[in-house]
Formats: sequence, structure tokens, C-alpha cells
Amino acid sequence: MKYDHDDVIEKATELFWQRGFQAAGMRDIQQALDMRPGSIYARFQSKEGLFKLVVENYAQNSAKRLKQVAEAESPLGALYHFFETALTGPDEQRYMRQCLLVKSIAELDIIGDIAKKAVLESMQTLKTGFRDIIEACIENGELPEQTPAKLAAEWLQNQFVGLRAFAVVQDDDEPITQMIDKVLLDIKGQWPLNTH
Amino acid sequence: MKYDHDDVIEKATELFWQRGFQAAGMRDIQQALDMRPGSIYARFQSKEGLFKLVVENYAQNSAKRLKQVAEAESPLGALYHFFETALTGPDEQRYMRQCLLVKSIAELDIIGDIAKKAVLESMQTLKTGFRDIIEACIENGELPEQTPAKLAAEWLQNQFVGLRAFAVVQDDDEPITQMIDKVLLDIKGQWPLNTH
DNA sequence: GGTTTACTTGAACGATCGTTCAAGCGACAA
DNA sequence: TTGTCGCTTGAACGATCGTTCAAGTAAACC
Repeated sequence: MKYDHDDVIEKATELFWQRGFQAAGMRDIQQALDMRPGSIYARFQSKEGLFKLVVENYAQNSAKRLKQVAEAESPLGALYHFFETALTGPDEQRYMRQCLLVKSIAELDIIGDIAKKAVLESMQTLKTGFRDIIEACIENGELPEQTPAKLAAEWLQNQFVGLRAFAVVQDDDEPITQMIDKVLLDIKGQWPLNTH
Repeated sequence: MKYDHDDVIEKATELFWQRGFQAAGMRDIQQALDMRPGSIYARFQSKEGLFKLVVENYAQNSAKRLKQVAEAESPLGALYHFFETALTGPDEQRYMRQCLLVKSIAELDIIGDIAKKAVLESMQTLKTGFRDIIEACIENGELPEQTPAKLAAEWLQNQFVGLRAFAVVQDDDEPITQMIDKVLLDIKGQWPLNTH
């Protein structure tokens, strides 16, 4: 019963991730989940309700992966590996390069207030995850003490977002890995003073 | 007649930019353009045909702005200003922070082959624009000679894309300007050697 | 004057959208 | 046995989707 629930969410995630909230029709969902409309509405109340669960589950998984990076022996090395696996990969999973959350941000005004809230809160959750990685790197001596953790965390998340939007239209893996290399150079580089 | 045409494209751009291709319904378009369905189809053949014109016009405008940056007295200074105006701004124009092209990439599988081609070609056009800026900076002595122009251009576009996705969910302007500062530090920083 | 051309109107089309609902199923409690 | 519960089915709802079309208008060309 519980396994079945996870399986359903997983399949819904795949569909929303590929097509987006708007373009994933209820008929597509019915087919993907092998459920009839009544069942779906009895369980999830609406398309938006299902999407909310998908987003939350996605964010939870992502946060878990970020936590693993932060707790690795070499957080910076794990970070590289994390970026690489997320941004490259087989062509049939290309849709996975685009972050589901970022994709949802493009639909933010469409998806309804409940789902919107879930998306924005999930973004916040991931930001915390990135922050933990930065702090782990500092503690581990892989980043200098004076690295501004809060700014660096936002910056890192930002790099990730940009790279994912970038990777999805890149045929070659080579430019992507070069970009990741650049990220790992810049993270050790200079930071602006907040004097605006 | 010509002015009228530009005005129509401009209004359509605003609508697509705010709502996206999918969510902008023909009835919304009819209202925004103050045109009846028959007129729209006589002129643009389809919703996708109109969207294609919007994308091409958007890319052309963006390319023009990038060209102005490259031809400025201080390209690097102009670049900063370009980023700042694109990424900050009044709240009622928040939708403009998100790049129309990047937003369209999220809908790439939905918008049809003709519009898809236009989006991808426009991305290519803008990449050339960024490349010209890098080269102008090098020629002007604002960037070191050995800066890898091709890689740096892709990186710069990538930063822009990431920042736009980032800025759209930021309430504050402060973190955004800090990110821009970081971009201008990193562009002068180290670059990876392409040894993969 | 007649024909063509580009554009206009608004009703209407068939398809698809998210959602509802009466009816039924098996499991568990009283 | 009876009642309630979570969950199932599939037909059907009204709304909205992108699009078509017959009919009309005004300027341009022969």
C-alpha cells in the first residue's frame, strides 16, 4: 500500500518533469498512473494536489542528496560529482537535466496558490542544503575560512539553476563539464564585499 | 500599418512573456491585440506562427542591446549596467526578469517544431552577442588576452540565464547585485583547461 | 467598373480540458 | 448482518481550447 503510493508519486514526477504542470493533462496522468479519474481525485483532491505532493517529494529527495554531499569525506569532490551526474546523462533522460522546481517557476502564475507555495518553500529548502555544503567545505578546509557562507550558498544554487537550464539545450557534454570546472574554480575565488 | 504591426508584436510579446506559450490562450491574445480570431489567423496563420514572430523579435532586440554593450566605451562597465537593468526593476515588470527564451525552453516540447527551431536559433544568436562582448573586452584591455573567448561567452550567457531564473524569485535587489558583482570578479578569474 | 488582395468580423466547430458523480468493491467495526 | 470507510470504475459534465469559415470591407491594380 505504501510502496504503491511511492510508485504512483514517482510516475507522476516523471510525467510532470517531462511535460510540465500545464501540459501534463489529466488523461496523461490517468494513463501514466493507470488510475481512473475518480481514484485520482479521491486520493489527491485535484491535479494541483497531486503536483504539490510531487514537488514536495522531489525537493525531499534533492535535499537528501545535498545532505549526502555535505557529509561526504570531501564535500567539494562530492559536489563536483553531484553536478556531473545531474547535468550529464543519457539522452532519453534529458528532461531530468532541467530542475523540476525551476521548470515550475516558469509556470508559477499558472499552477495555483497551493502548489506555488510548495515550489517556493522547496526552493528555500534546497538553499539550506547548499548552505550546509559550503559550511562543510569550510570546516573541512577545502574552502577558505572567510568564504561568505550565505552568499556562496545562494551563488551555488544559482550556478546549479543556470547550468541546468544550459545543459538541457547542449548536445555535447564537454562544455558542461568545463562549466562545472569553472564553478569549482570560482567558488574558491574572490567574493564581493556587500557595500551597496 | 507598419507601426501597427510592431505594436501588435509588442503586445503579444508582453502576453507570452507573462504567461508562457501554453497558458496564453487565443482568447487572451484576441483581447490583448484587440483583434478577432479570423484576423489573427489571416495574419499569423496560427498561435505558433505568432509566437515565432514574437521570439524572433525578442531575440533581435536582445541582440541589439548586446551589440550596444560590445560597442560601448567600456564594454565591461556596460555589461554590468546591462545585467543590472535586466535583473532588477519595478515589481509590476517582474515577469521581465525571466528571459523569454529560457521560459520557452521549459516548454520546448510543447510549442511545436517551427517555434522550437526559432527558440533554439535565437539562443544561438544571443551566444554570438555575448561572444562579441568578450572579444571587445579583450581588445579593450579590460580582460586578459588569454581569456578563452568561446568558453567565456557560453559561461557569460549561462550566468545570465541562471541569474534571471534566480532574480524572478528574489524579493530583494541586494543579493542580485551581489551576484552580478561576483560575475564580474569571476570573468576576470581563472578558466579551466579543456583537458577532459 | 471589375477583379484581386489583404484584412476584418463573429458565430461556430470538434477536440480536449479538469472535474464530478452515481454506483460498486472489499475490509473492518459494531 | 449492517454500516462505514477508503478506494475503485467509467460515463458524463460544462468550460475552454485552437481553429475554421462564410461573409463583408476598403484600398490597389488592370
